[in-house]
Amino acid sequence: MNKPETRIQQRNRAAIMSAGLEVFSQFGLRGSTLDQIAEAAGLSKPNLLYYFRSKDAIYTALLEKLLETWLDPLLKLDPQGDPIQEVLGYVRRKLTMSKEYPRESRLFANEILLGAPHIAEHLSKDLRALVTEKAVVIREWEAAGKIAPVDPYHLIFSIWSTTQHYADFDVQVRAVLGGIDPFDDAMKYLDTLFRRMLTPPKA
Amino acid sequence: MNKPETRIQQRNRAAIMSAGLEVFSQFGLRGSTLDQIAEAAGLSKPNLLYYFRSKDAIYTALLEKLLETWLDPLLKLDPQGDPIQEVLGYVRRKLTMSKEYPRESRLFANEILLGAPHIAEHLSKDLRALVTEKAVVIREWEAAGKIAPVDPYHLIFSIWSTTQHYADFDVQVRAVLGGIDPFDDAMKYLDTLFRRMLTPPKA
DNA sequence: CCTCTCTTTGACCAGTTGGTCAAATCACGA
DNA sequence: TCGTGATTTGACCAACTGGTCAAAGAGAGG
Repeated sequence: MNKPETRIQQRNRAAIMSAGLEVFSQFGLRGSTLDQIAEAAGLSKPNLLYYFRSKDAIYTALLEKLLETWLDPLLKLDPQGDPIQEVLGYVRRKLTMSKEYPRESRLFANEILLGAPHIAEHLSKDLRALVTEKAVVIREWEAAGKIAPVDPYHLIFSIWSTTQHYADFDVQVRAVLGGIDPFDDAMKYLDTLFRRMLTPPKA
Repeated sequence: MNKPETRIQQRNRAAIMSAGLEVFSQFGLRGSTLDQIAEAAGLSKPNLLYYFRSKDAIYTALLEKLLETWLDPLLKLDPQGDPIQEVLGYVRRKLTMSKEYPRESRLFANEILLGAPHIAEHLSKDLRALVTEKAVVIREWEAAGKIAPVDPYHLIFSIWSTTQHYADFDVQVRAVLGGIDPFDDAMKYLDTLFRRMLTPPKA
């Protein structure tokens, strides 16, 4: 039986997760040190290891918590809503997440890029199940003539990639644009992109 | 004055670059060791350092060589060609590169993700100049009514992100699709996506 | 066959890093 | 106030890693 967490445990675990996010998202798993995380968390290194078994444990805990947050916007895609508005709303939510939670996006991207060794299972279970479910919804919308014909899986991939790009490749985007904040224009562009993609041709 | 390279130098430098690509793209800069690269190259560790000053030097050399290859498809965007075909051709070339050179794509992605500390300058010079130049071309196509109104910078970003996604996030894509090769469907999907985006509305 | 340069390597080193541990300190309910 | 379990830490360690170096080993031209 798990004992309930004390207040101190809650506070310190949260501080460690927060510090871990900050550090891991900047330097990756191998590029980050326990000392860095400890300092960011305001704790000593052995103290970190009192709360988490190992560096990997911090990283894995972070990823798993993150995955939920990451799936949430897709989960909210409502089969009952207006199809195009639902998809565009999803795009908007994802882009907003890139803007407001770039560290989370980068941490996740880094993990996938390196082969997702810590969350491979989650991807082929939870993520796959969720996407498959939503793909069915999109296919129904298409069959009902509410949206133009489209491969639902690749539609979702393209939403992920275009929106997350503004978090993961932020330096590149800003280098190209010369420092201008990209998000307003990105929002307009992506809205147009997916609107044109999905609007059914006039009969 | 630089002396010309001997055959042995050419062979070994090439072997090191190749090994470096293999290893760095799998584990990132910090996650890779000289021993790994040495073994992959079939050389001893001190021998590596006879050809390259440091681990960083191998990595940087790799990135710089890579950047050229990476810019090349965009360079080939022909202002004289048919606008929509030119863009779709660019998309096709980029997706093909993701399929055939995933290691290069991942290495590059990893560098950008971690803040591009080794190539920041290249991004804000070479890359920025090239994109700006092509953005002008796209604006002219738009002004001539050859393509629908579109933000040229974000158009390019969306081409990068959607195509590179299939290399960088390969594990995730395959986890979702259950192992089916994604590239054929991706090609069709992206062709449709950008065709619908760019086809001007009938007057 | 000699020699000069290029190439290769075994042995080594110092700094870093993840992780341990015993002892000290703290928090809180009785 | 006291006792007990939770919390914190200084000191330490073994493994790893990037990098050095002196010396040995090839290769090619004379």
